[in-house]
Amino acid sequence: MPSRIAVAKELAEIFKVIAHPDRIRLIEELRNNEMDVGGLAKLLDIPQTRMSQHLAMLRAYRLVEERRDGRRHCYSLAHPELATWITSGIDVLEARPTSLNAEDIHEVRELWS
Amino acid sequence: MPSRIAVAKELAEIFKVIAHPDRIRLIEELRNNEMDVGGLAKLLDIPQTRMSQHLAMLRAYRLVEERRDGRRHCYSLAHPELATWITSGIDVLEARPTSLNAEDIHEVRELWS
DNA sequence: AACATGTATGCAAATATTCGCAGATGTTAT
DNA sequence: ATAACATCTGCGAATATTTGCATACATGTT
Repeated sequence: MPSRIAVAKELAEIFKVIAHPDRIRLIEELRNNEMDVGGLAKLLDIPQTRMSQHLAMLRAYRLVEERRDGRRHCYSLAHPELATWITSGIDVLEARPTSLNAEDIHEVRELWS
Repeated sequence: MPSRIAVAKELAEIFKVIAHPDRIRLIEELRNNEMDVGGLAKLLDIPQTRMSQHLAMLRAYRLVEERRDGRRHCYSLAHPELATWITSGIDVLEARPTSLNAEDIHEVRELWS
């Protein structure tokens, strides 16, 4: 298989893994801190079991790392540049007409940096 | 809705639009040239009707622009930085253990820049 | 040991995406 | 007008993703 096709396929997979609102937020929450599953679930206001599923997926693709502390499982980004790369996608998003208003984008850019 | 959630949702949508091997390759092919539907379809070796569907999606999200020239529809990137941003995702991809080998990644990085 | 706590996993239903095919639309040539 | 060409659209079947729920697992506490 020509390398272009292989790389495009792999990239598409990564994009798919990231392409979920919960997972994007979760990655951004991990930008600076490590956090346990329950904490993340509460932060995003989703059931713990769903958070676990998201984390399992990110773990499978080695985008996050797990550290056990007693009965808590603490997660952190395997490569913090990941969060940076995602936020830089906001620029692409901003360059298009969008349903979001400029203040929202600005506010989040502050929060996620 | 808190702005973080709105932005994450919007970002996830964009990620989803991009998260397809054909669409990633097609965007990279448009990096420097504008091209018509048939040309792109032949390049990626997929049926023209499928290429049309991909392009309709990218068009709906205003990631590409259409210019008509006689009976041909020529497409180009609405924001060429899009291609750059995608390729910079290769760095994330490279930082993880992957099924791809380093030469493939290197070769594509050359091709797509 | 029994129990509580924090996470993970398996499975099925709901939902969304992908893809091929058949037909519609618009353009140029004869 | 008819034909040929380039592309688009609608729709259904195959496939993949998301989600909730029930339950299993591991660790710490009593």
